[in-house]
Amino acid sequence: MEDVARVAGVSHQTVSRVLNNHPNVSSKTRERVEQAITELGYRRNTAARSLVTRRSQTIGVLGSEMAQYGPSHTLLGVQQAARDAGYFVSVAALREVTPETIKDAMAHFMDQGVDGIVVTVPHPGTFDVLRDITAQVPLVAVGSVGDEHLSGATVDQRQGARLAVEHLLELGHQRIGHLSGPADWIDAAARIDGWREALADAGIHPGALIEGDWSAECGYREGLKIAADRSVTALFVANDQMALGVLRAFHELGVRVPEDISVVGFDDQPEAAYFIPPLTTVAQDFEELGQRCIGLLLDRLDGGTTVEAATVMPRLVVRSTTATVAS
Amino acid sequence: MEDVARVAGVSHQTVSRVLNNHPNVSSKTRERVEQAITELGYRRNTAARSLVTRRSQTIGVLGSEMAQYGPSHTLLGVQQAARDAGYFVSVAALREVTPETIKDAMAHFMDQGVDGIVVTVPHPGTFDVLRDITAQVPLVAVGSVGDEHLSGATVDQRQGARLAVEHLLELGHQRIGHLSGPADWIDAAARIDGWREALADAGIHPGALIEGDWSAECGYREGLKIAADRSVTALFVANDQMALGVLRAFHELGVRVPEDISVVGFDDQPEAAYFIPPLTTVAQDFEELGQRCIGLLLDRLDGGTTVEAATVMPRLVVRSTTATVAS
DNA sequence: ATCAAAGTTGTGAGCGCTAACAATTGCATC
DNA sequence: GATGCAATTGTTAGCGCTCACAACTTTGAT
Repeated sequence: MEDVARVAGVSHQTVSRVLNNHPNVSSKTRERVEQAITELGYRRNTAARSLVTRRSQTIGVLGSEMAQYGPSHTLLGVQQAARDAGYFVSVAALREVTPETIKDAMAHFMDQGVDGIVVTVPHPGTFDVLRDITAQVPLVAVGSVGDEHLSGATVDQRQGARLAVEHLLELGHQRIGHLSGPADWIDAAARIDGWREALADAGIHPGALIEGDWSAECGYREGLKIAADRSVTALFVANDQMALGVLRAFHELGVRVPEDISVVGFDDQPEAAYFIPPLTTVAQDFEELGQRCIGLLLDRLDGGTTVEAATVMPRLVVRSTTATVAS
Repeated sequence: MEDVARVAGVSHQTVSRVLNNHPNVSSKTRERVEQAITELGYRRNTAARSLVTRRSQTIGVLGSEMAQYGPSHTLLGVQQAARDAGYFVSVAALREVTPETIKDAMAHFMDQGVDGIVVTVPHPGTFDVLRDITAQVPLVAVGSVGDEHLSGATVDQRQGARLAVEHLLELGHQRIGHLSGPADWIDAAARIDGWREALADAGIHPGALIEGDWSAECGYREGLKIAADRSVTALFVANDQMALGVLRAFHELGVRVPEDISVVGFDDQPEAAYFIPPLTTVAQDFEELGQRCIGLLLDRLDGGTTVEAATVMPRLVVRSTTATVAS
């Protein structure tokens, strides 16, 4: 910086002012400094800057199950929004979710001195751990909408589930089962709630609730059972991967989709349109989710202290796995 | 740090020594200092440390198409290995791959002062841009094996393709087509090479080469054509998603898999086992890939200057989409 | 007891930057 | 030309840490 100052014939402080867009720099000087900067290929030292400003310009993103469709896309959205806002993005992926691993990752971020943290760990227990942290550093948790102490953004999973179930109801289905995600996932729980609610609103008794684990393998296994007992005419499956397994099981046992049983998935992965048959499912906008998270976090970084929530609306994508119930 | 020193009754320098595991600290003092640290909940300031050591303890990871199965898993592997090695991981995901966006992201990392960079951008043009950077900061590129100037780790895609094709050859297939990825992806090119080589080694004329775009949609579209002309008895598809589309197309047009045409995919996504029928495919170990990348990078950070390469071997997973050729 | 060598601890400087304040300049006004 | 005020630029200190070196303490061989 001293070098730049010398070349431009000004003091280092003036260079600093140019770099930080301070108003009171004459345009001639500013120009000269900028030229010197490009000439020397000067790059401001982040460490020194952080040391004095006490800001690292870094946002930590904590996630689990990052290989899954939802979490990985949320990360992508968050990353993009953060970088657009001029922040660096530090990532920690959890192999295993326990209070300890979460605390470790948080310590990791605190060591790094991140300005804020976004958490995408869709297990309810997470939030208890996070409440302590949020006092120390601004924090936004995906899925924490409704929590009194945590800011958060969520796709309205409950509404998504309602969309799916209402679609089936409109088609005349009365016995609508649900193959859910693990009940200790927030998203899974919300989808179960939505399914129950929609049925309750229609005055219809819910069909079987089967707890799955998100995997295609589990969808297949449970699909075989459902195909055998035929207790439902429609199945709402909590994600597309399980739906894939279900479709395969139905196919093997000669259950026709949608003629015999209708199936609705959740996520709208790109592949869903190429399942056999193409899957009716619920789409979520992860990019928007990421933007919302960063938006909330930036509010906090600007000094906001209120707990805020943002909700992103999902939408139903109708393809070929749903049809009017057979009479 | 001064506070800790006071509580422990030593100088700040001794605290620093304890923190950095310097050998010449008596165990009594060390203990006292450590106690003071936990007592005060002291956390060393990374910015100040970086300022003097000129190390940020941060590795930048640049990736594109991060939503794809391969890239996202590579990121996961890299992230894990880096964090295990005590580094922070800064991520930049490219929406669009051009020399400019790559340079932008590199500038982003340089601004941040990362100690090293891992690049997962599977387009050959990338490497030309990177060669300039690698002089400034240690850099490892996934897929750059064979490049004179860049260190890199790769899954041996060519070998993976050979595995697939040789499997088909053993089953007696003679007309083996290939639905590839976009030719400007390194991985796609390597798989094409492997396919060609294996056939050449067997003295067999290659079947049709169709360039795809990795998507299930494209697999479907091309699958319809292949089903119509029946010019091949086996199809090697460059990833599982396209294979999914192919399977659906074949299904629709009544082409039986594997009886009429055998299909082999690539990636071994978890869902592949639940396609209809379960897909024979080639598995890659992304975790190991990530570890290798970080390994190479750490070598560089320790002062190594030689261009090194690491290769991870893929393996064939045989399921139900391949069978002996119909006579 | 004496000395050198090794082990242990303390002192001062400085990494590159920004904040606060001080100094200078330009310009309109009296 | 003197005065005041704003706009612009420069000076100094210090953020929290590690490095180099100085100083002190212990140990063990003479």
